[in-house]
Amino acid sequence: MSLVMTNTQDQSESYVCNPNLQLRLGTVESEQFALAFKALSNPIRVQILDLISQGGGQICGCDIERHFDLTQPTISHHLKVLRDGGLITSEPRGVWVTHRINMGMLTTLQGLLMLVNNTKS
Amino acid sequence: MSLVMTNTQDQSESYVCNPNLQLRLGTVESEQFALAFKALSNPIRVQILDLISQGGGQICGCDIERHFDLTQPTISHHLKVLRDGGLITSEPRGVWVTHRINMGMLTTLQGLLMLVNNTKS
DNA sequence: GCCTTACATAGATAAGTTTCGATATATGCC
DNA sequence: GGCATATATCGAAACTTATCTATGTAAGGC
Repeated sequence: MSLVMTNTQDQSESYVCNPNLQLRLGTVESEQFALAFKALSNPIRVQILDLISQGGGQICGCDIERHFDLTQPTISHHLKVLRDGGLITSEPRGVWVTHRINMGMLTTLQGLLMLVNNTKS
Repeated sequence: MSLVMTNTQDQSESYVCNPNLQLRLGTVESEQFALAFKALSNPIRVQILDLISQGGGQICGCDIERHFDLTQPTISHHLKVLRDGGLITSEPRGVWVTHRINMGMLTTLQGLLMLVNNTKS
């Protein structure tokens, strides 16, 4: 890439270094990605997701609380953020609620990272 | 998984549904992941990353600003968040600053997603 | 040296996040 | 029905984030 202006025809309007860029992700799409990544934007939630992924697909809240120095409402909040971000699903099972990884969402996020990592040089 | 208590020896101390879970990610490690995901936790930044990935590895700020209805300082702030999260690098080139994807970080994030997506059923 | 352009920084404000203690809900056991 | 346990919700405090306007900095062209 050169940093010289490439679309000389349009010089009076605005400088453009690289006029070929297009937004490939729409507003709604990028908002959904952002919501999912927001769920992963906290170290506790990253660790919670790691625990859930080890639980044979399912673990209950008390299994999570043991590992952190946080109160039960705080863990409950983090689980809700993960749920709202689409990263896990939760299902009542009597007194407990079991949580499992939403593999489809994880695969979707991997797809986005691969898209932006596919840098042409 | 059964929700019946599995470590009956330890019943008086605390209920444990799934006693085999271990935190595989340390505090420092999960904080670094969280910082990188935080950089992706905003729809504008997801779109900026998409643009940068199309720029042949390098584009300048003016190429980004054109696509959004935001002021220059706001775009500058978002680029800094992406830089601090390790997702892009930025290099002065005369009057411009070029930005490029940090492929190593993207690969690392893909690795974490694969780890937690590798759910045993 | 001076002007223009690209980018960064500072300071303000409005909105969102994290965490807590207190309380509500709902399930299962006696 | 009454109690214990697991989880959710509420409301508040402290902190962080997104955005703006105004201003600073630094490079290149004349």
